[in-house]
Amino acid sequence: MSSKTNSPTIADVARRAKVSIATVSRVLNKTAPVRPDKADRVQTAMEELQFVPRTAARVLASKRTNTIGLIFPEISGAFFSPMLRGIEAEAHEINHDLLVHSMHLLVSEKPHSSPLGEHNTDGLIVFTGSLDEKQLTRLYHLNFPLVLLHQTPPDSLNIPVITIENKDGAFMLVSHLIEVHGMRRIVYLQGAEGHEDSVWRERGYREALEAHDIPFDSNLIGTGSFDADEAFNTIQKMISDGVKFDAIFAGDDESSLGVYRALKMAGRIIPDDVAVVGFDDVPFAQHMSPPLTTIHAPIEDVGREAVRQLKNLMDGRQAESLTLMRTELVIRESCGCKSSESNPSNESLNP
Amino acid sequence: MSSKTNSPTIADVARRAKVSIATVSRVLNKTAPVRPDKADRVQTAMEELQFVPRTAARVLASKRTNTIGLIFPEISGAFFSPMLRGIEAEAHEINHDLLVHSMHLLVSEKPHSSPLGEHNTDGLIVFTGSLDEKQLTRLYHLNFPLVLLHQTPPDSLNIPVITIENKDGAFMLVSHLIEVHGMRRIVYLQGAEGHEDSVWRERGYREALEAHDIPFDSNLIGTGSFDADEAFNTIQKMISDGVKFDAIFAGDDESSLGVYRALKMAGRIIPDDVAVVGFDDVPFAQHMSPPLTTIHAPIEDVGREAVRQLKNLMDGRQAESLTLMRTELVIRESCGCKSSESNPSNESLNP
DNA sequence: TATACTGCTGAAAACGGTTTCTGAAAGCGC
DNA sequence: GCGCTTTCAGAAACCGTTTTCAGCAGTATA
Repeated sequence: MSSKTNSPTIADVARRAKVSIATVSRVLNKTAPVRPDKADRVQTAMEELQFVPRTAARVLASKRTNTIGLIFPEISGAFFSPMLRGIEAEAHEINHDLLVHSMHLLVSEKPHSSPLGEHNTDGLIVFTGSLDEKQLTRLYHLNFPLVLLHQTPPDSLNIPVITIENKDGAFMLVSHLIEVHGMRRIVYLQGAEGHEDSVWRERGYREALEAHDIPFDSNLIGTGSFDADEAFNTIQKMISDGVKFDAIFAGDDESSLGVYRALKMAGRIIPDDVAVVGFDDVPFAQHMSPPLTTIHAPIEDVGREAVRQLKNLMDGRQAESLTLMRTELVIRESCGCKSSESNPSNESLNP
Repeated sequence: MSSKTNSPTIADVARRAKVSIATVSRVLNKTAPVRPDKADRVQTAMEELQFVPRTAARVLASKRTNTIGLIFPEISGAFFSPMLRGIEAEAHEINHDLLVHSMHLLVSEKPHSSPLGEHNTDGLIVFTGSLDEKQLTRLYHLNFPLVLLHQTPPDSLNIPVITIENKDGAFMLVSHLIEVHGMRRIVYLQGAEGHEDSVWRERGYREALEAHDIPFDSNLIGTGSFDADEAFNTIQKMISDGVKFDAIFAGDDESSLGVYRALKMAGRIIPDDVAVVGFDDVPFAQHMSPPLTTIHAPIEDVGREAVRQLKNLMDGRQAESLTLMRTELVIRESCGCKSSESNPSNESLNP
């Protein structure tokens, strides 16, 4: 219905500039030298006609889509937005479009082929759990550029992974609680079953205990599922079960919301009675009361780095098989420190 | 470099099934009847070869991209994620891909043509302020399917708009403060200059005052910019300026974070000394302390509806020129009510 | 028995670019 | 002035589909 039918083509430009279509294509892509006067004629012809090359024709002929595909299990969470921002920004810089697809918690619908792949993208960024092993394997063996986010690849497929320093971050955080605040009974709230980030954070937690000669106590491990309500319930139960603790590492910031609520409801003061720390440093963390001590996860950078590594692959170069983005301790008040942030709008993050 | 070069084409399928490529195309698209036995042969041939049609070739030949473009001014804010989720889900349902692009606040770079348009999408969803009037006009006159989000179109371009009932919501909210809690001096924190949502919310605020015979007092209007820090500063200044108020309508939930902090810092108890209400009902609102009374904005539905209207246009049908999504009052405790939410995970939202 | 449909099918023409290949013109050394 | 290389330009092939068009076998109609 739209006027697509009569919009100008490369042939129109060629005619008007009195050159061949090959020449137009050349000035369009700077793929070969063209004498200045002709190039000018072509340029003005393109402008006068408001010529915009048809992407499809280009892709068909060149076999390059200039498009990056992004697959998420579902579009939600505090993670999503900054990560997409990073990916989009970096993709933009290398002149690639972004095709976004979510699996909608998948399972159902014909599971065989994902709508994103060799035929409509030059490479794929895959977030944890959006593609099953079979699909990954297929694409991998096709030698198709692939990057994984927050997920180690199955078996021995050498697919690059970008994630954050979960273990180091957790180690810093828990060590801070121990060394600076003298905490010894620290609760850890796990993420959902098998959640990789959570596994590594727990490892950091354990190593921090060990490094300070504090015995591990499984009674202090609970389930937070990186979800406020879940965390709320868990802490409430721990309290009513009479579990003794002097600090809580909530697993992530989201959970810490539930932790705060449960503690307040039980009349325990943060941080005087119980210290609380999160992980991720989402935007609202600094606005909680008390402001949340947490680990800053450079989520946007993860997105950018993913595109960079993917570009390596797309250009036929080698990619880093594992990229761990540095995390950073952000001390606020929920651990018992006095806030180091004098002016809230003047964060010390992203230095 | 990948094996794109040797992946099967429709011709391979045709050869193997001993039919013409036209027939293969027909069973692929169900565009004309094909005798069952041949259809079967084609089907199995496709499966055996793992045939996936090239999108580009399809688009080129059919002039349909099956792709929806989405333009945002920038990828951030609590809005983004749910809105994208809605758009993606609905696009998925009508079998369309989603090309996402952000404008990066920039101005610079050749402002003439956006990377999304007639040539690579069938329709565009445009979020507030991502496209200037010139571009909108151009696309509109091309008769290109276009839908605007949270932004009324320039002049008399009849472009469909999807947004939420800002005025009604604000009216409900402020009326609640007045009628139930007897508030009379209610602060309103405006969004950024010219922000449409904010303009309508303020209108609702004023109408509510008027409906209850409360005179408008410009001293009670401040700037929040829908930003926590900005709101924090504004409220702090109001307090030190000695402005008297008994309630604050923060403009949105984000700002209410700053409001909470400023009040707590000043030793004012919420809601005993000052009632606070937000707008949007973002996820963290229910976890604030006290839980925030706010207006639930059906952001995801806005996204879905945008796709629906866009589909109308793409199918050559008429679209609703203005769609206002219903907002809903969510009473928690920051207004002075006792929470109606017994179980936090059992929300009364989205009934 | 011719005649007109009906239901399927295949050949071939788009679609709008990129890329290869070939040739003309220009530059260069002698 | 003569070969040789280099630079630039155009013709034509090609990318992989959809879609048009004409035809062919049956079957129903007259």
